[in-house]
Amino acid sequence: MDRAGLSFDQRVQAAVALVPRGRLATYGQIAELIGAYGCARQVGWALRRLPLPSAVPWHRVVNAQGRISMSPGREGSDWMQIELLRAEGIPVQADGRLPLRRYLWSPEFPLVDACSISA
DNA sequence: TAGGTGACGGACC
DNA sequence: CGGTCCGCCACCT
Repeated sequence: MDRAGLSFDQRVQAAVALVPRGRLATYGQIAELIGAYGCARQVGWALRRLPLPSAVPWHRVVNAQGRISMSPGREGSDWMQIELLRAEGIPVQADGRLPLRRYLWSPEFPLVDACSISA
């Protein structure tokens, strides 16, 4: 639990929810976004715990190599991920590879907030 | 408690 | 581009 009372899983879900339809994010990117730099692996575990189907766009999270993380342990959710991404217009090859550079999402932070002190 | 296993990532060859 | 190694850390024996 963090100061806002959110568990690690909840923070991951909140971050993933920010990824727009038709765009992609990496596990490491989500980790960094929630202040857990270097904890990409745990992000994977958090998504593994996600009950499906889910309103959280978990399918938009792929690995930094630009491929769907395929694994028997996912019991088919990896293949489901390929279908969901294709449905959003992202070309995914049969082996899980995809053009990450073209669809990678970049979180937008306000350059100046309303309370900043200006000179 | 120690050791193996990942929905990872980056360095190297 | 592909294959290996290693650091990482939560889970599960």
